[in-house]
Amino acid sequence: MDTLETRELRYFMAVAEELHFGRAAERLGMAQPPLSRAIQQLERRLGVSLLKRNRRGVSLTGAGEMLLHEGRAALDATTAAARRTRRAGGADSPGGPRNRLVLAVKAGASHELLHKLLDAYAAEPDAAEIEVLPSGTCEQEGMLRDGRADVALMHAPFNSLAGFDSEELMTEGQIAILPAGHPLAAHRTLSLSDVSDIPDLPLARWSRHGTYPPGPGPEIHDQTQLAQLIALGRTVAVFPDSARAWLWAEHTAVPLTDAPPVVTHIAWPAHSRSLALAGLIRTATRL
Amino acid sequence: MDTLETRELRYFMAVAEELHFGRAAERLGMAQPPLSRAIQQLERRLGVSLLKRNRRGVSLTGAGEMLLHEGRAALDATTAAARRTRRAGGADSPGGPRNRLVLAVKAGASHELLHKLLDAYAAEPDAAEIEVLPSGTCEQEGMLRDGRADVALMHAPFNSLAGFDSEELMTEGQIAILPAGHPLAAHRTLSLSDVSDIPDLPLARWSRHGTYPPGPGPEIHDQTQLAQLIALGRTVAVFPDSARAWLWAEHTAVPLTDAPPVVTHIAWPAHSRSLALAGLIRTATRL
DNA sequence: CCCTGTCATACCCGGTAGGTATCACCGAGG
DNA sequence: CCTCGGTGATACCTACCGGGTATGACAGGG
Repeated sequence: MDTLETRELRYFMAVAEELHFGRAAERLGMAQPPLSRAIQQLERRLGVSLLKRNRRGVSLTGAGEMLLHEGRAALDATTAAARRTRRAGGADSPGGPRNRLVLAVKAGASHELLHKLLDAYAAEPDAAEIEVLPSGTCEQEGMLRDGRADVALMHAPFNSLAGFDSEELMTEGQIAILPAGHPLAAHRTLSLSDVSDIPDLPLARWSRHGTYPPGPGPEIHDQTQLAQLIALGRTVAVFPDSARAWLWAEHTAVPLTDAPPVVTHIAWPAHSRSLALAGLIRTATRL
Repeated sequence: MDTLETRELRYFMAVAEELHFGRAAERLGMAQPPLSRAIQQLERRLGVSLLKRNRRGVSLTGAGEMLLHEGRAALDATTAAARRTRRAGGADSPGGPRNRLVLAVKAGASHELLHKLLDAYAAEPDAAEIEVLPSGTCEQEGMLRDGRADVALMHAPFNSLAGFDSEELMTEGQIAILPAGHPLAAHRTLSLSDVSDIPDLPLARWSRHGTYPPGPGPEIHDQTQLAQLIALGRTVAVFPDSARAWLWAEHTAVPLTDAPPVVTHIAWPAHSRSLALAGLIRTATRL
């Protein structure tokens, strides 16, 4: 049959990501032989070869790449189904837990907008409870996809809105955040090229899923770290205007003339049919 | 665990749609008791009640409704993963089957556009093979979602583009298609109200998933049926301009002044990463 | 040439998915 | 009021298969 069980998908994803049966089995908490057998059965059932077993490791075939991408989406959708179902549980028992929405926001971003949104929505009649879930760098997309969140504030062009429904909420320019004493801090405006190649102030490198892009700048995974490094005169950063909310006394913000504008959207899974969500979106677009 | 196996999802969907354990079990090709037990286990594992077992049948709880919607998306995503993986199978073996894209189109719609697109794309260097899959009324969305198709031509506002990436290709007006001898056929233009309430020509009702909306008009599930009924003077229909391509001698087309314009898009799953698809989209937008 | 690291094979065991038989319950009729 | 039909739940059994351990085959590197 063409059924493709969740367990098989999980197994294949582990092998496809590790490209090593032993490590994949360890990650799955099982022994290597049953994993090998499961993958073979999967290949037989699909009638397709997924992995090339070279001596010295494993590599993906074209079909394997396809299953890696499509399977990720499928696994996310199933865990999303489980999470959202659990969250909806008991909401219809009278006096039970209130209908609740999880809103993912990039930690520290759009503080003022978020505040206004929450206040305005709480004032609505029969507003649901909103749980604000601060997310790491650009993690809102994954959170919507795998059901950890029901709705998110996203920032184009940093987040991709592909696959979600969304409404535009706000557009803002970007600023360079410099140490207060730095010569460039005296300028009224700057351009991206001014700040991208300052010898004594290399741009910080943000953690993306635990890895860092190459470059000379310091490694960062937290806004406070970054703020401190700027204050110490070690680096410079580029942020949307609303970042002024958390600047320190030792920081100076200078508008960037040629940085792309940042557009904040409210986004949600395209197939959502929740009344509470509709209310929140309506509130947001009216702000 | 929070794993949620595909099999459990399939079982629950059957029960949730039939609202009857016996019929659901029959549809699944199994006996009723194991199905009952499987649903109970699912409820225990999720820690949520999904179904209200009233005497005389079954009904969904709030959590059940949630799992019905989210589970449909999850099941579609897994079958899409299986289908697309199978289709990609062997594409990397040299001399093996060519890379192939399945393009879903509403049967009979946008004939000229489709023709131009296929011709232009076939002329591209290293074009993939395109399989054209004619779909029923508004079924392209489902076909993209469950992997029967890789890309589709969709027609706003009839198809919803929610959850897909898309590019606009063409905008056209709509026409009323009347029996040639009918008095209204003599007009140069008409408005929607002119054709919506003609006593002797009730608007046809199209099949949506096997059911028909209520109303006086004849029941239709096929364009040829409709064309014949119009030619016989039994009904009238509203179509995009490009429907002129298949008009009969006994038909008269009259432009509608106030009908919403129909926008044809090319649409594809938001997470697609296929080179062949990218080429097709590039060709389409350049037409 | 052996040793190491890799994935595949052989074999065994226990959990569980599925089947059959039956129960418990309620609504509808006579 | 009792019975009968139709619902989902329970009890029990069996067989399959998912998972474990032990081992094999095979290639590279010291």
